[in-house]
Amino acid sequence: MGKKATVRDVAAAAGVSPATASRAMSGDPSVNPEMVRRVLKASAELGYSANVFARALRTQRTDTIGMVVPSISNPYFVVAVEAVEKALADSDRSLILCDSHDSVETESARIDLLVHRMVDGLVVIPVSAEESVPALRAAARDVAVVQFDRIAEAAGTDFVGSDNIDGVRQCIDHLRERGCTTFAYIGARPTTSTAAERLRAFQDLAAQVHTPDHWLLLGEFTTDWGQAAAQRMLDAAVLPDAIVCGADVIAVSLLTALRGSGVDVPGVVKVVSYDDSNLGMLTVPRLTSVHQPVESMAREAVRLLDHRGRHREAPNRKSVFTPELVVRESTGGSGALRSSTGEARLR
Amino acid sequence: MGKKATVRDVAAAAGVSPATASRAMSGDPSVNPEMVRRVLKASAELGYSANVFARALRTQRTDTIGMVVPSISNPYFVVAVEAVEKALADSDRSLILCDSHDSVETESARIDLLVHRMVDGLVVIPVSAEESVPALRAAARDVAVVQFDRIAEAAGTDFVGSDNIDGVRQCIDHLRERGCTTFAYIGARPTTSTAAERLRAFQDLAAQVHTPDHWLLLGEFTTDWGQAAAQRMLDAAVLPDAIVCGADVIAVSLLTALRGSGVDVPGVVKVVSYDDSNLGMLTVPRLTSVHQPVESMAREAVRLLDHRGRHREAPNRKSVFTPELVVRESTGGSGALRSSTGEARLR
DNA sequence: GACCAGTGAGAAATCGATTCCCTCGATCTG
DNA sequence: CAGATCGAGGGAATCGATTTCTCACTGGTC
Repeated sequence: MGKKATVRDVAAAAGVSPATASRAMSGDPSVNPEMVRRVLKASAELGYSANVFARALRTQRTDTIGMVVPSISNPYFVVAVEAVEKALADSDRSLILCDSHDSVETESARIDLLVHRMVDGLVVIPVSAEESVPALRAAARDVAVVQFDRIAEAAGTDFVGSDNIDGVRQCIDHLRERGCTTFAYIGARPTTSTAAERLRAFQDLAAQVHTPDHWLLLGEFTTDWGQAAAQRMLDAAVLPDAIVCGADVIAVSLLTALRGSGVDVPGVVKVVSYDDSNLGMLTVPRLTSVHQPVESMAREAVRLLDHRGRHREAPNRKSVFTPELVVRESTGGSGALRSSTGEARLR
Repeated sequence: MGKKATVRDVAAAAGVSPATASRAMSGDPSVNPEMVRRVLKASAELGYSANVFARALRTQRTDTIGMVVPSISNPYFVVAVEAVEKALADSDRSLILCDSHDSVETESARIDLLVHRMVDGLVVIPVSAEESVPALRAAARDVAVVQFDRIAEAAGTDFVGSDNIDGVRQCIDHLRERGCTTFAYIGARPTTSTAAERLRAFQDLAAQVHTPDHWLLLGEFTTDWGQAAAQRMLDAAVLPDAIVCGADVIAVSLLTALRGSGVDVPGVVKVVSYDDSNLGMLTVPRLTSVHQPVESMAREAVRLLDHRGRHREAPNRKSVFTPELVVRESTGGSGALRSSTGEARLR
C-alpha cells in the first residue's frame, strides 16, 4: 500500500511552492518554463497523480458524467452506453454507469447517487414518460441533464433521439413494396415515448379499419413478451402478411417462436423490427431492423451537456436524428433494394 | 441550481457545533439523544446530504467498489456485473463499472482510474492470464482486489471462479450418455485461464488419438469466431457427433451457421456450450450449456473484498464453485435426465 | 469540602488541490 | 532618476466533513 505523493511532495522535490507546482501542472502560462520543467520532472519521478476528491472538492468539477439506463441486458442500451463512452473519451472524461432495472424508484435513487457524486452531466434513458419526471426535474436543477432515446417531456431537459414516426414509415413502406397488405404490431405499452410514438405511427400508417385484438399486442421490451405475443398470434386462425416489432428483443423471441411452430418467415409472414442490435443477426432468418445513428446521437448528447454546462438557463433543445431501415432476410433479404450492412458485434 | 446545505448549516439550524452535528448523524453514542433529535430534524428540513468528496477526502473511504470487465456486450459479463451490484446493494454500497474492451492497455487505464477514485475494492475479470498481471499487481498494492471468473495467477490476488474441468467433464459425460463418440471443440485461444482450462479439460477427456485440425478450433470469445469456425467445420468432409463450445457467444452463431447450411442439430450434431446466457435461449434449438452460480460467486467476491479490506496481508484465497450443466434441445432436450431451467432474462 | 474520574460538546486541525491575494524584484515611463 | 507597472511565485484561505484535542461541568468519594 504505497502512500501516494501529494502536491507538496512534488513542490518540495522541485524546490517550489505547492501553489507554483499546481499551476505548473495545470499549464498556467504565467509559470516560468524552467519551473514547469522541474515540476513535471519531479512529478514524473514521484509518480504523482492528483487526488480526485481534493480536486473535486475545490473545483466543484469531476470530469465525469453519469448515465442511467433501464437495463444493461438490452443490447440496444449497451450500444448506447458504449457510444457515449466513446464520445467522452475524446475530451478525456469518463463515464459512470448505472442500471435502473426498469424501476422508477431505482432510477430516482441512481440519479440522486450520481448527482451527489457531482457528475458534470447526466445522460438518462428514462424508464417512464410520466413517472420519471420528478427525479429528472430535480436533477436538472443541480446538473446538466440530457435525455437519450426516450423522453419524459415534462422534465424540461434537453433531448436526443430519433424520428420514430419516420422509422415506422420506412418499415411499412418497405413491407408494402414487398407486397404486404395486412399488418400486425407487437410492441410495448406506451409508457415510454418511443413505445408511444412507434405505436401511434403504426396506427396512423398501417392499421386496418378493423384491427383484430391479437394483431395489436402491447407488452414490454423483453424477450418474454415477444414469446408470449407469438403464442397469441399463433392461437388465432389468421396470420398477417407482416409483423412490425417495437424492438429487437421482442422480435428475436417472436421469430424463434414462429419458426418453432413451423411458420415460414419471410415466406408466410415478414418481420421487421427496431434497434438493429446484434441480436437480430443471430436469428435465422436475420432481422430486418431500423437502425438509429447511435454514435452521432451520443456525440450530440455530449455536446448538449457541454453547452448546458455553460448556459444553465438556455432554452431546452431537442435533437432528432433520422433512422434507417436495414434490410435482411426476415423480409426477404436485400433483393434489388439495398445491401444489408452490419456485422455481428457481440463478444 | 440549489446550493446544497453543509454540516455547518445543519449545525447552525440545530444550535450545535459542526462537530456535534457530524457525530450525531454518524450515530456516535456520546451524543445526547436530545441533540441527536434536533440535528436529525434540522438535517431533514434542510435536505442535507453529506458531500461525498469532502467525506472521502477525510475518511479515505468511498463505499464504492469498482469493476472492470472485458466487454459489456458479452451477456455473461453483464450477468456477472448485475450479480455483483446486487451483492453490494445489501451493504448499501455502489458499483462503478468500466469496460476494458478486451484490451490490456484499456484495462490498465481503467484499473488506474478506479484506484485513483479510491474505490474500496476492485473486481476484475482480467483480459489476459499473463499481460493483465502488472496492472493487477500494482492495483493490489493500493486497494483490495479480487479476480472474477478468470485469473491471472501471478498477480497474487484473491479469486472467485468456477471449476472448468468439472464443467467440461459434465458436458462430455452428457454427450457420451447420448451416444456421442466423436467430439470437436470450438473455443478461444488459451490466453485467458478459462479458455486454457476448458481446452485442456477437453483434450484430457474427449480428444481422440488423432484429432483433425478442424475439430479443435481456437479463436476468440466472439460471435464472429463462432461463425468462422462453423464454416471451417462445414468445409471438411466429416462432422463429429458433437461440438463443445467454449462460450455461448461462440455457440449461438455456430449453431445458426450450421442450421443455415442444413445440418440437423441435435439430429446429426449435438452442441453444448458454456455460460448458460440468455442468448442460448434464443436459438433454435435452444442451447445446452454449463451454468455457473454467478450470484453465489458474486457474493463470495464481495466477502473476499471485505475480508481483505480488514486484513491486507492475509494469504490469497481462491474460491472455486461447481457449475452445472443445463440440458436443452441442442443435445436432444431434457429427455428423462433432468428438467431444463431458466427463462429468458433479456429486456 | 476538596479532589478525581467521567462525560458531553466545542475549537481547531486535517485530508489534498486550487486559487486569491500580496510581495518582491525588475522593467518601463515621464 | 523617481515612481508606476508588470509578472513570477509564495503564503494562506478555501472546499466540507471528520476527528482529534481540550475544556467545562457533573457526580461521586473520602
